Amino acid sequence: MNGYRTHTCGELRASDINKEAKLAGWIHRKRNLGNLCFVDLRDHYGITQCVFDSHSDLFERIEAIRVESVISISGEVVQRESVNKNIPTGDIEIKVKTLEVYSEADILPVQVASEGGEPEELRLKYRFLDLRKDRIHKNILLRSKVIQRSRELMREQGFTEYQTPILTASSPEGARDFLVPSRLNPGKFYALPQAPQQFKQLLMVSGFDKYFQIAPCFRDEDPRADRSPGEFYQMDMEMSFATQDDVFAVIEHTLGTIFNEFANGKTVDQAPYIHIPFREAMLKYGSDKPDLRNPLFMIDASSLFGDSGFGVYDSMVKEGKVVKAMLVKGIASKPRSFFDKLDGYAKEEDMGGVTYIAWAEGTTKGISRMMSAEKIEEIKQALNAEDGDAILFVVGKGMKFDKFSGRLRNKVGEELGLIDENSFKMCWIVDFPFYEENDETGAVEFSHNPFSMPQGGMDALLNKNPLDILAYQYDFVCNGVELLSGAVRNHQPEIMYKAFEIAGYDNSVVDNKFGGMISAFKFGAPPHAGSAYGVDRLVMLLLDEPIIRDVILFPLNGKAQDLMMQAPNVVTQQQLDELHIQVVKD
RNA sequence: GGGGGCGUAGUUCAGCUGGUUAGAAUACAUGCCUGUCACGCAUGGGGUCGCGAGUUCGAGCCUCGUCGCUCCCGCCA
Repeated sequence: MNGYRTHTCGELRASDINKEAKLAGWIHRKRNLGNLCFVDLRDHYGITQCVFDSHSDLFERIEAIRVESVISISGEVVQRESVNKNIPTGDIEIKVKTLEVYSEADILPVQVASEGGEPEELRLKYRFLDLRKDRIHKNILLRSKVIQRSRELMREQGFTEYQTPILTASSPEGARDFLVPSRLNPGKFYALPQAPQQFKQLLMVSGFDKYFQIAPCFRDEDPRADRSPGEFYQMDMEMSFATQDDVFAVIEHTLGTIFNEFANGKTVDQAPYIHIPFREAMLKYGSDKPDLRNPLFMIDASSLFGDSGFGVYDSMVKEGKVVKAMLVKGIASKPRSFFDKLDGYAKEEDMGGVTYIAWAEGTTKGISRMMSAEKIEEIKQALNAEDGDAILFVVGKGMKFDKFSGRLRNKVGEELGLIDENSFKMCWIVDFPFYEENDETGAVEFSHNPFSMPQGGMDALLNKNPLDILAYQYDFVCNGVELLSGAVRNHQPEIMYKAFEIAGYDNSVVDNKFGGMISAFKFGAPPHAGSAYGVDRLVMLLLDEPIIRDVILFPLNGKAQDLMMQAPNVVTQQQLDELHIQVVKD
């Protein structure tokens, strides 16, 4: 121990009574009783109560210093007259004999000792105060532990961590890049990596086999509550001579272990996790990231309509639209307003409406009025409905309709309190379509990324309808959060050229945009696959934090500004001149 | 780029149908208090009601504009 302290503020116990101790830290709280002053001294490790007596000449000095000042005190560890069971050091206190003041605190713009709801702007401007708060402090520590455990688990499975460049080339697909001007190359720019995607694939071509990296990724897109602007971290991994199942096994071990170790009392789904094909997920859950804590799901009930007697649906089904039916147990006795509210929600979303049949006390309610007894019974059988249940119906077609049905499922699940908040429910979403149709132009476009391998390879590209081709592309979803994305990569230049050709790009475009990688694939590339999970989102999930900024040390605000460091900011004319940059005013 | 919500003391908030001197808690300052642990009690300072215009005898409150924050859609291969 050095001269500042002999113990930390979380360390002393009843067994230390009668010892001399010196502690250093921040004044967390001060309770001045006039002739007796209690100081809660706080450091990274905990809080210890220190007592100043008015007989001491230190009394006036401690009275005068504000909370959050940094001091050290020394004195005898003594038994408390009344113990505090709420803190680990609550059996003892220190009778202060010496006091040193290292740094006096001004009047605080945010209060550290209480968990107040200060505005983001203030919290971010004084982030160093915000980070002193117990909750945020603990969040950051857990984040560190999760990252450390990720590293350990990957290493245990034979993976090696490598560093890939931060200054790299702008990539034409995907998110907007952050650009960095090149001083030595006037008029040219680096880009910060959106992900180490091409580098990790090049590592496979370079023979490194099992790669991982806790990788910073940069994307210049608008933020969300669960999406920090600018930068975020991924646990990025890639492996050679590997299939989709090999990646799943590694991730299920890594993420599965982390969830089990950090679940904090919640129940955790155990691997292997279920696989849900993309199209099934869109039909059943109306989402490619279904929250499986919600027991509700939908089925395609179109075949029950056409001659049902409910004319609107009958004719819409004949036009090729899809009727989705969702069985909800035990809500038949809900008032009319419950169903009307859902219907109103659908109309707000410009999605027609929500209809229902409810079996309540020997009668049926809803659109059953227009149907024969046989039809009503047929529907009841088809969905395994029982008396007291209701079936909700929506009708429509396409991706927008599917997504709406998913929001409806979430809404009903939330309103009825069906979601088990104390569990982690996982699944793999697999078999994403390789291409999709652009809603406006009708053009065929890559639906995820152009680097994944089409299922069926070249044969599928040559012989199948592009919109029917599936990719070896997968997501890992937990509680409705897309935690991970990955793919078996396309390592064959011919298939790459063909895949781009179908999307309307000729070979020169591929050579130009992905020159480094495509040329590498011409010199012996192993089949490879990988994935990456979002570290920030993983920590958010484990901590049940709805705001991503609360799991990041120094986050940017919604306008991608650092209010504490005042970034971004103007630079000198000389700096601009060196970079050959001219700022144009609007 | 589009939509919703919010903006009142350092901070968190209240403020009735538009009505006279805008309140509370906390923080801050001063005083009292020897067993508190969100210590207590008393006193005090602290306000461009985001900003600008309009309606009105009168605006924190209504209208319009504007700025800021925040959430959502777009976007995020």
